[in-house]
Amino acid sequence: MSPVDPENAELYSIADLAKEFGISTRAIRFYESKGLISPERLGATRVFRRRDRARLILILRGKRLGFSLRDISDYLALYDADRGQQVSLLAEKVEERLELLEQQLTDLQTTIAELHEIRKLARDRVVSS
Amino acid sequence: MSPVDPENAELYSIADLAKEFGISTRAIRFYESKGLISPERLGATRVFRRRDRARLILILRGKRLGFSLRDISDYLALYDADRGQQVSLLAEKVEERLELLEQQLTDLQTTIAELHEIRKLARDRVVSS
DNA sequence: TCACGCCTTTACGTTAGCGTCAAACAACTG
DNA sequence: CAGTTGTTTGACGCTAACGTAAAGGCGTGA
Repeated sequence: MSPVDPENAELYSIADLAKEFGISTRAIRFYESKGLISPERLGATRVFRRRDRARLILILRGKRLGFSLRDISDYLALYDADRGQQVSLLAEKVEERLELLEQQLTDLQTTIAELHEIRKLARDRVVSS
Repeated sequence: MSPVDPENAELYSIADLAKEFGISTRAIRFYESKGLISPERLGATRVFRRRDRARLILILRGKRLGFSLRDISDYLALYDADRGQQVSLLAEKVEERLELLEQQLTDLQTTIAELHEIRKLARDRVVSS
């Protein structure tokens, strides 16, 4: 049995999350060492709540987008800056990031269009052969 | 003077391209060592043509999208597979890559939407304060 | 001729993001 | 009580993608 009480659906062990997201426990500990998540402790054992799980989802999405953990950390900071930060600074950071993402969106759409074109060419070749 | 004759606008030195794209000559040599580009030689000196320059643009776009050089290499292979490859294999690879890119597109749109939301929240806070 | 600027190759250094033991502890199970 | 399973903290290893000298060749201009 998991060291975390399964009667409480809000709690996850490190192995639970690793399995759910198809990553290693080592990776999760590494993210914690970098300050991306900070699960509670039950003695020495990590205990993850919904918040940690949600952050993990954001982390993995960031990775799919090719961001470094450093970038993801910055993004998470924006994300949970509901209160506690200088709003002006926050807005600035958000704007910066949005510009990068929109550049990336353009790149992505161009690339997808090109692949569609390549696919089309390939099909034409099949037909005419 | 550049070792490449400037009268011929089709030719670029390694420094020309490095400067134009804001990368190091080391990076360009590294890409060649990985087979992503293969400029001609004039003696020992690299001579880049339009094709090499075009490839470099694709490489840099791939990097902005967070792809590894290995991935970019695969992508380039699709790109110049106008002829010379098994069409069926080509189509398969294209399809694979398109799926990844469309996942990435979804991630990206979600992230952008979230940042817009955060920006909105921040603005509301300013107004109500 | 000699310094300069740009080119080359070789090679070691560096950072990120984990993988992979190792050693030790805690709880359950037969 | 021994064994299995899951946890912890080190600590060393590894690949990618270059950075950074070091040492030398080639052509030009004073």
